[in-house]
Amino acid sequence: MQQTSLATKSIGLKKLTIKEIARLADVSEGTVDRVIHNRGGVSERTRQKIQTILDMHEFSLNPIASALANSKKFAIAVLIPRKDERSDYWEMPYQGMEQALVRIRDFGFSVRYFLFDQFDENSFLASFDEMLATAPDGVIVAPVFASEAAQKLPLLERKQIPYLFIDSQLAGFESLSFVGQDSFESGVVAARLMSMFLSEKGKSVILQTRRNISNHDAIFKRIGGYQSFFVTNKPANEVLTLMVSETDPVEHIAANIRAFLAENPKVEGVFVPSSRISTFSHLFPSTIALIGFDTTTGNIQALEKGEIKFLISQKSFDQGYQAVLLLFDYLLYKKVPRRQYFCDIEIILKENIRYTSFANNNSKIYPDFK
Amino acid sequence: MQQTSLATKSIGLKKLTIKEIARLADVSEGTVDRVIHNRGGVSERTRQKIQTILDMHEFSLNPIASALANSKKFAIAVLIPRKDERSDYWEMPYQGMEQALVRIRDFGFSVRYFLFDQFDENSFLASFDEMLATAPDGVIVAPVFASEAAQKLPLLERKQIPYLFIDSQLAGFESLSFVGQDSFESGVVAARLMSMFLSEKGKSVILQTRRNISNHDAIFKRIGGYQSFFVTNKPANEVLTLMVSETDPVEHIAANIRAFLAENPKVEGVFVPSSRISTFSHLFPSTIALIGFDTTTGNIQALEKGEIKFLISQKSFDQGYQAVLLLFDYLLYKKVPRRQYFCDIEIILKENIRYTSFANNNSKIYPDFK
DNA sequence: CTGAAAGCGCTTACAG
DNA sequence: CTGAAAGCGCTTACAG
Repeated sequence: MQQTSLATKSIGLKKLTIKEIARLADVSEGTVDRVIHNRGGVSERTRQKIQTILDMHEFSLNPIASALANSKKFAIAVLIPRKDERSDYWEMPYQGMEQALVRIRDFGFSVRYFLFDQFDENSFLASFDEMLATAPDGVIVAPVFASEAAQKLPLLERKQIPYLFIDSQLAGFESLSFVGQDSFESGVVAARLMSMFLSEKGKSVILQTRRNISNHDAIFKRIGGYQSFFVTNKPANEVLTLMVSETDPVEHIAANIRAFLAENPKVEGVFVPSSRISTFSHLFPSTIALIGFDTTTGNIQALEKGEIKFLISQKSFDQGYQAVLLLFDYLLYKKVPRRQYFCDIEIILKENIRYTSFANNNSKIYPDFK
Repeated sequence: MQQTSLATKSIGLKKLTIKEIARLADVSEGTVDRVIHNRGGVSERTRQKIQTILDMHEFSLNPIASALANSKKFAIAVLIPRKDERSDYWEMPYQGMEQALVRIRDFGFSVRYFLFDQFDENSFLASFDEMLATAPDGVIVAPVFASEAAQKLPLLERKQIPYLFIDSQLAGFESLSFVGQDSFESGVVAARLMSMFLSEKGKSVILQTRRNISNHDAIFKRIGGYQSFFVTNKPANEVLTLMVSETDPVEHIAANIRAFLAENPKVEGVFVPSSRISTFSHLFPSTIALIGFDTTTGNIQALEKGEIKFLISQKSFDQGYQAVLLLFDYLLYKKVPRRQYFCDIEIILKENIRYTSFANNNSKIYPDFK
């Protein structure tokens, strides 16, 4: 069995040090170092001799010793939205990144945050410039404003600063990787769950907010996935759409909803493809099944009150954690990541909310967590 | 906002080195080292003087330098079941541990596996002894055989070898921590999901296997959680129990089930509290909703065929990963973990199975994972 | 009980 | 183009 063989893998050939390589090649340690790091200033003949020995022994640096000797510090810059009154969603990736930092700071890594207003394109542009001025070694960016990001990202590419997308991704860029959710499939999951609450000809409605949606792309994909599920698997369950404006007075929205439901008596479920479900959930009768996204504080409360059946979590804590470690591995070990890493599409209901990774790692939200 | 303040936290007082502490205390570095590590052989007066300075400057060791200087190697021993023909469940924690090892091996850590047969108490005892003979620095153990584990664990305590439980835990032991699922609550989650498939007076049945259940404790707790949900929330939905013997010929079991369903026509759902649901799922009509545990290969196939509605995942990959890192933090930084860490109670259906952490990290299972 | 020195494996000026 | 030496911050014998 594989487990046993792997357990003894380390028995193989002994790992050599630079000193030993130098002795084998009959050169000094400094010259070996030059070859390993491609620092140049080595004759081709010497370089080849050393490289051969390096390869033969599958030499790899001891990163501990490197980190100690190296004055090189690695600065990771993070460009994500600030949490605000409306949503504390972005607190979670931040917590995940801080947790990852604990694992890597001894290697000379630091993480600096450049936060912007997720409803203000200009604040994104300003934060980007501020970030760029610090000349970071690597960048993690949430490109929630597609065109503004598209305008700025080439600056990173020109400076050869590696960056990876978190939360949402943009096509056509030389990003190192992407860490986030498969939005289309998360819409499919929402639809599958919704279908369990619908009668044979029951209808569901997609609740879209007219403005103040950052992250359009993810939301459109979720809607696409949701609709595609019903078209394919449950064509008898019609899917409607209701637009509301978040900035309207609540009574206005409530009246809107009442009128819509009166007109459409067969509506048995509501799908909110943004993270804003708790803004509306109390406006629907409890006979209607509600499904939304993201474990923000407001959404958790609505879930616990029973207003919502399911939330789908993007595991944004994990996203932050993984993004930082991917960049670490790339910068320190030159390990090139895959093009994309999809986090879990986690299904949350009242009974398992206390166990999601964020709660587990963050005593602030559940101070009495056993 | 907290994020900003934390980002500049490091600006505070400069971190001192042992050399600087030694200069301040007017002693040699060696003496400072003795105090830091409680190695003894230091006069009380000197010790106090140094300790005060250490405290004043909130001195902490640079673990990178420690690791490099230290000839000390840390051996972690892992005592878990071997995967077998019936189930590849235990492959997952193993993969998680290997992943964690990548992050810590440069610090001199190694992980050695002592695998046993999860249906053979004696193999557990033998593996335990073999493990003990290697004098590990820390142990991760899955105490699936409660009494055998209870018999052996005092040996670790006597040798002052720290150990933590994974997967299931035993009360009354000086374990460092526990990493696993809250089994009772996972039963509650299963019940909540099941309730969505039951008509007003529909019944569900708990399918118990008579023998070859290791991990009794977790299974009993899941059953307890399941029943408690219905008693509290849906008393009209009766919960029955059906015992089958896994070792019987399939036709025998199938006949059993047919007879049971004929006798109990209101049965609309089946809950399998072990990981063995795929052994039985094809024996039930598709009108009956099945819910089980664990994303083993067999269970995943049954889920994808549509035989099963939901699986509940124990996130065992994460369990392995976290267990190793907890032990690492404890051994290297003396960071004492919490008494228990509960992993996500993850709800898996056909549409999100591809995104669970294990699949994401293990290209073997999903070689074509995009 | 305490200090001086060497060493962990790599990196960085500096000299030639 | 190459080497010798000092240094990263801690640990380990060894000497006294």
